[in-house]
Amino acid sequence: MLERTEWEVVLTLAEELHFGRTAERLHLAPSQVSRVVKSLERRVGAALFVRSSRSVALTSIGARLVRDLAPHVRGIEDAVRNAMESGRSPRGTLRVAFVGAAAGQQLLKAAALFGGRHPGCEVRIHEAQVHDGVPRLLAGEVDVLITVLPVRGVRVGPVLLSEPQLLAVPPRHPLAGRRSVTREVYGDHPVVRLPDTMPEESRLHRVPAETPAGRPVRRGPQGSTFAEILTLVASGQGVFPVGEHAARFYPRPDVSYVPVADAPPVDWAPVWLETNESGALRAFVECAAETAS
Amino acid sequence: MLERTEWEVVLTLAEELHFGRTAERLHLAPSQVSRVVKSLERRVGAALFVRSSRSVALTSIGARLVRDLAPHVRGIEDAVRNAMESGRSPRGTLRVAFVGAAAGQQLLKAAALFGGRHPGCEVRIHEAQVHDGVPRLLAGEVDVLITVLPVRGVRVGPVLLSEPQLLAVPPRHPLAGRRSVTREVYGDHPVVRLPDTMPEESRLHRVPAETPAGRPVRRGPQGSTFAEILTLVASGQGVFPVGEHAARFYPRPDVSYVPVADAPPVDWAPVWLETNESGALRAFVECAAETAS
DNA sequence: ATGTCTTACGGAAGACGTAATAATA
DNA sequence: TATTATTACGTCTTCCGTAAGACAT
Repeated sequence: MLERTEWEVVLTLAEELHFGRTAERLHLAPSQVSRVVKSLERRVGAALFVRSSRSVALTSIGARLVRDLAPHVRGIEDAVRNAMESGRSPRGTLRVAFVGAAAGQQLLKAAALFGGRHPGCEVRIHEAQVHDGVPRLLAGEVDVLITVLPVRGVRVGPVLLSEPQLLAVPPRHPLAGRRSVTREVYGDHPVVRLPDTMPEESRLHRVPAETPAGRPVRRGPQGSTFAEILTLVASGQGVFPVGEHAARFYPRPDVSYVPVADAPPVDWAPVWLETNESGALRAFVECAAETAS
Repeated sequence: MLERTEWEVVLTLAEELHFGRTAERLHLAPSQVSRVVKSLERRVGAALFVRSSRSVALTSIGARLVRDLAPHVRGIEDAVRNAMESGRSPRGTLRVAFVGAAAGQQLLKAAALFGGRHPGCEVRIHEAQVHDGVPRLLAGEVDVLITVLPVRGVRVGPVLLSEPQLLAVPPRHPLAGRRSVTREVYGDHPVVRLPDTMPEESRLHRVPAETPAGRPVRRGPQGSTFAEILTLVASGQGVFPVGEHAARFYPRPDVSYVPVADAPPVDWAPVWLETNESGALRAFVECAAETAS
């Protein structure tokens, strides 16, 4: 409808009322200004400026057009400028959630570094539970989630913490005295199930459907928060593989931990939706990576 | 800042979420849509859309940009559309003034024709006096003025009425009995002066500074309305050259009219400021020309 | 295998500057 | 005569369609 050059020329010429100065301000040759104005006038079907070699004046139609155009042009410029700032520099507020105490500690360090580095951007911290971390991310309630990998359908940042797996068992459980176990024991003892609001891939990574030998894993009761899972373990309803930090962050007299020799490490990383990427988000992930190393 | 194609593509793609359909709606090839989006994203410094070959989605930054952009783009389109309509088709209200009864009659006929032809446009009629017709036009109080030529610095429409000059004199004046007079008599009898708010050129056209023989014209008192001028004539303070119609429109027992043989005809025409030209104005002048012929 | 976005390439349209011209005071 | 807007002309950018490629379902 209206080319960029056209409104630039019209608005500038309406201010300057002089083709030469208008051209200068727009880094154009005066002839170009003349052509652009004339072409627009032909398209509009009315003169916007009355000009002789000695004077330039707005017509009433031109004046009206300028009056109507100016605020909207400013509005567009603001919108683009705003998008540019959101994309580049950290601004506004960033909502970050974590699942579990270890992630919380990582997050606090990252937030401290970020806060010092980008005072113009507020970080709002939320604690999520095992069952609602990913759903809240997908729902757009939070921008970044620090959680256990793998997570599908999201962008994944660098691993902040990688720890060996321990099996949580009741203190008097047959496995409690062992130096270490293998995942083969999942065929003999029921394993507490993760909430099914978690993606299946994530759950299977922690607790496979079959033991290494091919026997089916025995399914225990389902828990939806970490505390709930530990309580189920303590009450003898199942065992559950956790990251090493749990032994330090959740020391309970009614739960013992035994290394799982053949389980992959538990990796913690920030994840986010590609659609929510922004300058602030990128900067935060960078801070998290720095504090982790 | 933002090219026309860019916002067209961004807004359309945000609606369609499909490059092919977007291209179709904008009469472009899909490749062009892709290039435009990518180029804008590079300039903004952030992704506006997340896309695979199977799906297209707005990022939060893109969504914000679209939300901020849309109303202003509509505003610009409206502004241009409005200017186009003002330039082409008669719209809104047109303020027309006339000086003198003959012009008034012409105007009424023109307004009637115009009103029937362009019902969407209102014509507001004003009566102006000899002294304030042109000033009111210049001040922007009226859009068109039907008055006596010549008028400088304005656009002049076709002559609607051309009539011989008569000299208004008191009935008992030495010239009152003559078959006709020449402008030479202006050297012998004071001539009522037109108001000096009228452009000098206009006044000199009616009453030159010198007689044909080169004698100075005798300056009588100044009148600012036509009725005032006739009253000055009637009271014997001067003579005054008028158009032929005055004998019919202003018949007074105390004023007689004698043809002025060597005076140019009095021409009546619509005049207007070039800065106020519009579709309505052009249409009105056309109607006036038609009713005159 | 199909539908869809992206990249490479080449041609054509149009934007632009220079210089000459016209118009005004 | 000096200043300024406009037109003519040639160049060069960049816009854009075609076709091939990449990718996901």
